Amino acid sequence: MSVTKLFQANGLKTTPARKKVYEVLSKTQYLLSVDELYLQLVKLDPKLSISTVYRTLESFRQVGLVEANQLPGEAVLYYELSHEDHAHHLICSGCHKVIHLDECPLHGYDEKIAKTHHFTIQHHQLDIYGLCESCQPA
Amino acid sequence: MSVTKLFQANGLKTTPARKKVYEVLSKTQYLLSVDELYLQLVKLDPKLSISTVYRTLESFRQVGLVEANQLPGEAVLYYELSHEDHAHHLICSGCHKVIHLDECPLHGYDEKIAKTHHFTIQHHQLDIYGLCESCQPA
DNA sequence: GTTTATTTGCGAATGATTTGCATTTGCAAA
DNA sequence: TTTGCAAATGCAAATCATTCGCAAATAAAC
Repeated sequence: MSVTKLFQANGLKTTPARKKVYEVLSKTQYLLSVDELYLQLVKLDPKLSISTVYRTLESFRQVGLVEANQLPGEAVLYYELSHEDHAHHLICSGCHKVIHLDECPLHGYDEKIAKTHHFTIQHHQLDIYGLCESCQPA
Repeated sequence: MSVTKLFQANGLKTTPARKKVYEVLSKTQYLLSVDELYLQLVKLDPKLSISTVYRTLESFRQVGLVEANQLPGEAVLYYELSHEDHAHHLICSGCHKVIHLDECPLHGYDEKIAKTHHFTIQHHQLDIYGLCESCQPA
């Protein structure tokens, strides 16, 4: 599906800014902060405004095109294109590379826990932090 | 152990501000934002400054007395007294009540995953979000 | 092409957190 | 008990990421 069709399908107008944001996001398998993303984007379009980046990411997020994550200890949000739902990650503390796990290690164990605590589960979050192969000390 | 001894053991001077922050935190089993915490504290001491609250929480955090958590979709940090290490939580989206799990549902499964991805684990984070009994619709 | 609602750029506003600095205060040593 | 000093505090100003207002630009429907 072309980017234009993808945007149309989500009720978003196709604009140069949105195309570029999507392009950069789809090229990287790392989590990107708005600043890091903006840094890439001004290379493609020096007069792109950072508020447009914020607004674009929020539009994308609203229709489910991107996900926002917080890394522990950091105040800013990190963005990536959405993958299949319910993904868990290995996240490199060094370079913010993300490895997506295709399996949920909980396997419904969360529901068992919830039942014993009279809790209605909405969702859960599991992320594993560490160093990827390239970031490990030699 | 008295609060004074606890502070001493962590290299912190005992001050009225710190005693009050600790007191409020130890009385609540909910996650507290700085604002919520400050609201409680000014009742005990109307001239307590909010910067002192920030600085106190940061001191406590540095020595491991408190933990800071981010809730999904919220920018601010939520604080609680530290419990045994490696705790996972049920967190109520309604009232921010926290139920501590005494068991790690991963059981070393994370290490297996890490090995297959050549990843050195530093830590992992698992939180389950939902509604506690009192916050569930009737 | 014309029209209209949406998007953008810009700069100013916001809100949480941090910082500088003068003052106060724990507390260790005298 | 008093003294000296490093650490802690209050206050206001600074900072930083993010949001907002508004006028100009521009998709895309007609």
